[in-house]
Amino acid sequence: MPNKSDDPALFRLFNEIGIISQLATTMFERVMPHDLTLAQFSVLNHLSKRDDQQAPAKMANAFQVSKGTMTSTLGKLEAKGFVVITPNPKDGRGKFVGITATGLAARSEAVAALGPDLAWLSDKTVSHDVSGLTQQLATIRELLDARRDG
Amino acid sequence: MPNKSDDPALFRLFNEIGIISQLATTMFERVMPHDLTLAQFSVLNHLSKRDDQQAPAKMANAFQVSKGTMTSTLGKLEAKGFVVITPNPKDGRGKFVGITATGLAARSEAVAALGPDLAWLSDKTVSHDVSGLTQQLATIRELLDARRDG
DNA sequence: CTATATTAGTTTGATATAGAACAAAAAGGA
DNA sequence: TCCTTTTTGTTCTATATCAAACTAATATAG
Repeated sequence: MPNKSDDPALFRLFNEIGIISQLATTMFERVMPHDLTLAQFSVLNHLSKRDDQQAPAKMANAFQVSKGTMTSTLGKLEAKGFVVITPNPKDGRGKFVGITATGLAARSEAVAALGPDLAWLSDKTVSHDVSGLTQQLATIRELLDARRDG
Repeated sequence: MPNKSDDPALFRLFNEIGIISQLATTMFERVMPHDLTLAQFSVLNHLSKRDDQQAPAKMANAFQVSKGTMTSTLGKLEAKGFVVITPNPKDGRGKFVGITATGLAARSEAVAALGPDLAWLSDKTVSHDVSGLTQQLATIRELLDARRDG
């Protein structure tokens, strides 16, 4: 006899989130140019929105991946010529990552390639409050993030 | 000059979903007994809620993983004695997966182990409409699922 | 100042997963 | 009936990721 604590609503929430994450990754990577993975595209997209260069550690934290994973992702992007990695002159440990013109172009191509999927989704979710949904999820993400650190 | 299609709200939505998926998986697996992965627990949890036995292909579809992945996950659970896999007598291709008493117990242990994390989250998200949120996500998941097949 | 602790990034080893190729069985059409 | 297509499950290969060990540089405490 399942009681109230069995299979709580939060299970279902995380289950949906996991499945959507999987489906979205597959959908995105299917159309990505330059063999970009979602992780690589996310980094490019992130960099394209900022003027200042970013430290790898900061980005690893922003995307919630390990430092090793970020090293790997940045290495792939550097090999493709989409980012440039330079030492931090003020801190011998640190580095800075900057996006190149080629990287910006690749990011634009990727956004264009995603266009049809996003347009389709946008059409289907027109009745949804996507911003509100995102905001709620962001709050939950911050909670999980804080608990992980604490 | 970013236009309307640049960095749409849907990017941010999927970004949040991906990060939460990652954080939740880590949080869950940190406390899981019997070295259960989230995938393994999800399968156990799924089976614990049904009386009828499930076909691997059906479960792969339900969880949106490849058939190969489901073969692997079920193999791990079978090795731990948490499920039993039998041939489908009516269809030489098919199999059936059933949960064992040990599997049910392990699933209960896992739920108990998740208790503190879930209680904490439940407390923090009391102001959120978790069911509503889940429902919205389920709708989006169904859309993605349908597009993938179609 | 010196010793210890923390932080940034890399490397290594393990693993979960996808995707494709495969074999076996069933279904469907002629 | 026979041939083609579809479905089920497994195997194999590649890869993205994590966790932990490691190095180097910086910060902090005494």
